[in-house]
Amino acid sequence: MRHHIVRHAGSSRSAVHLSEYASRIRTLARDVSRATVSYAFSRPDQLSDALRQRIMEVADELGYAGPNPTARSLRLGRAGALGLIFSETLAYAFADPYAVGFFQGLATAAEDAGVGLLILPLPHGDRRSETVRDAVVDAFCVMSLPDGHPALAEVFARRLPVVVVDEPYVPGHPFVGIDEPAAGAAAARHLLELGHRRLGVAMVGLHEDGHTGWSDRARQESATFEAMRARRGGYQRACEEAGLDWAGVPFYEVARNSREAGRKAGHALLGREPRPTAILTNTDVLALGVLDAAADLGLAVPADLSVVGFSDSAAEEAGLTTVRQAKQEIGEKAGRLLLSGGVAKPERLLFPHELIVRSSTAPPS
Amino acid sequence: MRHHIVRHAGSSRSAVHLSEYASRIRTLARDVSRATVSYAFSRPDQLSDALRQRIMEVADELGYAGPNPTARSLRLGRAGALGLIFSETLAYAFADPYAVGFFQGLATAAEDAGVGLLILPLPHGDRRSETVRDAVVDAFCVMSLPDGHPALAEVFARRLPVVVVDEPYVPGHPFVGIDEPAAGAAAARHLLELGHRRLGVAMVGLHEDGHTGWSDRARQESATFEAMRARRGGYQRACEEAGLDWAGVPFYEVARNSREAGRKAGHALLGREPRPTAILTNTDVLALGVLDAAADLGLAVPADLSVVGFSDSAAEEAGLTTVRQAKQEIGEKAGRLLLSGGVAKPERLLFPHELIVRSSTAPPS
DNA sequence: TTGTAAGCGTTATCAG
DNA sequence: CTGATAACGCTTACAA
Repeated sequence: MRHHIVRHAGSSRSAVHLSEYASRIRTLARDVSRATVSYAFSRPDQLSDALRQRIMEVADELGYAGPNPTARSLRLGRAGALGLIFSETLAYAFADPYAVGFFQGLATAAEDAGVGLLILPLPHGDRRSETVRDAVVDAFCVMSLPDGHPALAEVFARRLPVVVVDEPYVPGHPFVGIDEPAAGAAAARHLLELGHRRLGVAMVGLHEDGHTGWSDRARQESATFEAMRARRGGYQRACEEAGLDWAGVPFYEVARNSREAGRKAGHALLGREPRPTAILTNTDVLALGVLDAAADLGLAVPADLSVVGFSDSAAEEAGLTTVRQAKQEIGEKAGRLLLSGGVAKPERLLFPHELIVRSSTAPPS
Repeated sequence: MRHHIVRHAGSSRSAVHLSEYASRIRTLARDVSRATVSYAFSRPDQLSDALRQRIMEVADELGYAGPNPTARSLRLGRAGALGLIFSETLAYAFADPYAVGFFQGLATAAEDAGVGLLILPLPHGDRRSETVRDAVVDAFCVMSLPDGHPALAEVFARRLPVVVVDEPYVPGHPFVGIDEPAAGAAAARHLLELGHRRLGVAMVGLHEDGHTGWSDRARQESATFEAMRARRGGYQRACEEAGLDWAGVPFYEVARNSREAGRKAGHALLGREPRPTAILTNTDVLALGVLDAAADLGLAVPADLSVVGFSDSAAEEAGLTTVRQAKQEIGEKAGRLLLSGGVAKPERLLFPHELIVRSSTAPPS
């Protein structure tokens, strides 16, 4: 139980020759063999205490940092890490409550298995990513990639266990997510059953082109993010089942999942004539922004306007009606699939969703 | 630009012999040499297109996944990853807005450098951590570890570049954080200057013993988390400079940084006779909980009670007065120090803090 | 207990 | 442009 200060002081004698630290196990093996030194570190019970002691002393003296993890990894054939790939900038990912919830679950699984979580940046622009190719990991978890994103091919090329979360579903490969059409429909149906007939929709994450503005049918249906596309399909289906013409539902698309973007969408939608009595959003953050817009306009929620979010990731405080998505469980499950002996039979696991009704929705007045 | 589906289909012919994928570059080197194959992958411009093409074909046919990243790492002497060590459970870390803000900054730096961010779990219980020893990384960022935590020694033992963030400061090693005593004093002074004389304090993250309850002077001063200890010292100094006896300031300590814990602390403090007119907390989340407690008791904020948070990580929405800590910048700086050519001269970098006055503080009435 | 030797899969060097 | 050879640093039968 050496304290770092002590250790630091202890080796300060040779601190002048910083570059001369012994790095090879070989160097320690002066009057013993390489194998013995290896045992001293990795299998202490395979040699006498005295010898081990002596070896450790020499190690300290020479400034040996212990067995090189990379070499060890190579030899042992395991990396001790789980790779996580995400379509967005990492900074963006960490700002998204849903993603963070998912990370929590995944991290829990990694933690339990004693492996690290290697978060891999995916150069967003044109620059080719060597990240996936070079990642020292035992498996990959891919989250929320747009259809045909090159990183997906790169991941599969590594021939390691892979689990895809949320999107895109690749038949024959493990997948964890929710039943998007059903979840979307549940959100829409809730409003329809309350009696709303003038709906508006605000969605983020459909396309990668950074477009913010009205979205026509063609754009909606050609969204490159499968899960969001499917969720929207659920909205539409519920409307049509209720006899509502989807063509009459104003649809606003934003490029970033931020409160500000939600507010902008809210203003656009609420500026329509006739004004919608209810707005569907595909994230809680967006919904919060819509609430801001309503406040700006002096509209009372839910009296004048009903708002539904999605994911239950930032909804509780604001009393937002939303569809709960078991984000933590999804992350944890994905992790366990990857870490507990690999992915046996490719499954398409759909976690349950749940409509949570709070105070942001009510019948139209 | 092969799509994964195509590639998958393409190799399905040999999908029966899953275990027979070629894994060594050697196997591809049938009528060419190993070096040539290596070049085909890592230095495409060093050989004819035709040959490269042929090699790639053979690779595809044999199911060769490309150069083994671990072996590559070993040979090249670089891991392509930055290790991050955090004292808490990962799930807990991701739930903490300050930590997440810091992660964002660090991740941005990692992203720019094209390296991954390896988040290392630190078994919280007794179980020894092999995580640090085995991590395949080029450098370590250590965040918020309690004094003398064994992981710190393990990190230094790796003899890789290390930057410590927030705590504990190790003289002679790079450090990034804020001037805690000054920041704490600024928060307290704000209340004192408003005219408050009956203060209460709620803090989290002082000790690791899970204690929730009143905290006496001895406990306060022996806190094992240096930054929080220093921050508290700032509170005390400001009070004493204002002629307030610190012994008369009720001090409540909680074990978890949650809104619920803050509410509990709030109730404890507000139940005192005479009731404090202002409460200092060392996180925004805690402060939010104190606001909840005030609401429970029907106290108006700031009329009946002033509350100050810390970090400006969850304060804006609630109109909370707080001390802004440049969490993103801190993370980014730590990352850049580690990634841009290592850490030259050990520095102790203190980022500026800033008192942000919002609507949760006012003179006592 | 300890030592020997054969890999793990790559890339750099340096000759052709 | 290609090919042999020597590292990179470690682990682990197997033999002593």
